[in-house]
Amino acid sequence: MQRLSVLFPVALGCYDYLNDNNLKPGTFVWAPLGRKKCMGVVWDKKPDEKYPIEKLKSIESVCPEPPLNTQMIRFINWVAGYTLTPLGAVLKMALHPEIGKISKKPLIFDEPNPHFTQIDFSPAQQKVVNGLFKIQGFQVALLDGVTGSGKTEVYFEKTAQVLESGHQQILVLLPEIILTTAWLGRFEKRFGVNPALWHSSLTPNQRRDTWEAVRSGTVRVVVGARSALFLPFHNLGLIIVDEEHDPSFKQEEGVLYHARDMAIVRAKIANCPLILASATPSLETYVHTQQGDYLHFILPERFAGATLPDTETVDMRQKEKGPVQFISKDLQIALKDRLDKKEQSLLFLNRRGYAPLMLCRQCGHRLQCPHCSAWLVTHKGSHTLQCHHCGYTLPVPKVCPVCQSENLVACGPGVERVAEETQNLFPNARIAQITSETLKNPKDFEQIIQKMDAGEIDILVGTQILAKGHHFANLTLVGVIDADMGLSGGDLRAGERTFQLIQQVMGRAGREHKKGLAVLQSYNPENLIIQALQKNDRTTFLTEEMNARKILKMPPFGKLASLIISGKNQTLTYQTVQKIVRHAPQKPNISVLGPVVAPIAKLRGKYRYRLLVKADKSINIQNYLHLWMDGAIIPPSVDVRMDIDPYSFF
DNA sequence: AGCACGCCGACT
DNA sequence: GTCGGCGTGCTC
Repeated sequence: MQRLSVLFPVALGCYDYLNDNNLKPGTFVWAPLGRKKCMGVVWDKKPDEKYPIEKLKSIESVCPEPPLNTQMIRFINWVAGYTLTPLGAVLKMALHPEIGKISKKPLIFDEPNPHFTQIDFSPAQQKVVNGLFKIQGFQVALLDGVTGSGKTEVYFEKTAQVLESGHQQILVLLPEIILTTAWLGRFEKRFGVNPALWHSSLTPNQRRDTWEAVRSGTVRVVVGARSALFLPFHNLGLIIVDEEHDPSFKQEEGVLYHARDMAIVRAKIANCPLILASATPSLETYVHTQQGDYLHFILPERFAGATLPDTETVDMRQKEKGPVQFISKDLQIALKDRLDKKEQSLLFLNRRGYAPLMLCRQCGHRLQCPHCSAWLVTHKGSHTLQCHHCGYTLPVPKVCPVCQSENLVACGPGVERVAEETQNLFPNARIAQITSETLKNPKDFEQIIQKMDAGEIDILVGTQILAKGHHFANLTLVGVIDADMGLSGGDLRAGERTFQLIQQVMGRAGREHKKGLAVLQSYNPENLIIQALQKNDRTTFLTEEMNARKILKMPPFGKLASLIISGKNQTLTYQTVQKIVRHAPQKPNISVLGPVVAPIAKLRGKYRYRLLVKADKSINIQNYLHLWMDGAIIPPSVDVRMDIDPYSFF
């Protein structure tokens, strides 16, 4: 009898089993686990010979499925180790629930044709294409070009090269799969067929068939959200991470990982090139290009002679007289001008709903979520108050729940309110709203695109979902309602995120021959970020931000890990936090900051505290956290989450 | 993650 | 008296 290590797709580590003969790592097996029989994978881990043999159970049967390949096993091991997640939780992301079941009517995946169309590139674009062609084996390249410079078509050429050269597969990661309709259109135009898709709303059948086809190698190109990184590629030859700066690549639930960073590891294991594409590269990526770790390809111009929009900043401090208006006189003039010229405008505000706070004028009561420390947001469309953190919803009350007065007022702007104000200012304008609620599936977005293209919408009002959007030929004005909004809060990446987001939104204006204008409304126009946006000066912004982080030894010049300690019992949770802090090992070049009450002190009924571990770049922060947590006694009702390279600080 | 065990309050 | 809520502990 042989001892074997088996890993199951549940949040556990490996367990050892007995079997008549040895099985190679990656083999799928059925084995008893607790009171159930589960499918697991033989893992490349030495069994624990000290574990008493009489306690071992036997492997029930060997599954006929082709085994998981060595690259996948290495990748899963790496991700689990880096993110401090149980191995089985990572394996779960790499499998699908239908594994082992046979498809009755498998999907047919079309073979993309690298010669389907020939594209005429500008000399600058051709130079980048040639540069990408030369990359063989593992190498990271940043494809850095302003919005509308043709990045997609350029990396399609590299895709074509890999398609042509044999049986290698290509993975393209996109941040928001709901907005990929336009991207898919471009792919089809270039390669004649649609690529395979991978995202969370696939049906079980689509999921199984796509997974199987990726494993067998019949699928050549997969486009997906971050989870596509865990597909069992047979022969991965190229990874592309489009919009690499996008914060949604960071998974904030379950296994906390950054898809862009994990893609780099995946490419390294597969020994294939990785292209990071962005008009507003992340500071991490930019620093790597400065240090010479990554190749840096620049596409400096908008395609077909289109130019970047002019920018105008409106100082909102001067405009506070009279009744509250969220759209300044300057922006109103610009909007009227576009309406007269039959051109389209976009108003951007990164806040859903009508108003972020409902207040009683009589007694001062603020309507708050019973489960979270957050105000309830008024939604006029659905006549509800909603908590944007936990989803708690109630009908808009007629009277104050405390003093029963009818003096309830909605404070501050949301997209709905901006749309309302715009409609009042321009009664004849045709206005549409876009938020994550109004865009439930790709069809909704297609409809908006069609209406925009047909000229049936004059003004589009929406949240950040617009930033990644689409090429609207007749859109020539972008108004940013509250350019400072993302800057408050003292978050490490607040400045970077705001710069990227607003730069992306501004890039929606004037994508063809008509000149665009961006109007930034700000209460803080002296701010460096607003200034950099105004002057379209990315280099100054990146240099300043880089220097600031260098001095503070913040990422990418230092390492961060965040600990969120939460529990329903506030006293017990806080006692646990204090105990954890007291047991923090003292090490040179590592500091533990906190504890502090988390910015959202209560979330879904749980009280939350935060610790921040800041370490020198040379430190293995995972080892430190292991050392720390291995000795910690944490009550089961208190949850400790470790977030390596945190992006969200609430 | 499941699942069972066991302790406590609520209800027929 | 039994039902079921959820806090706790275990899975080779």
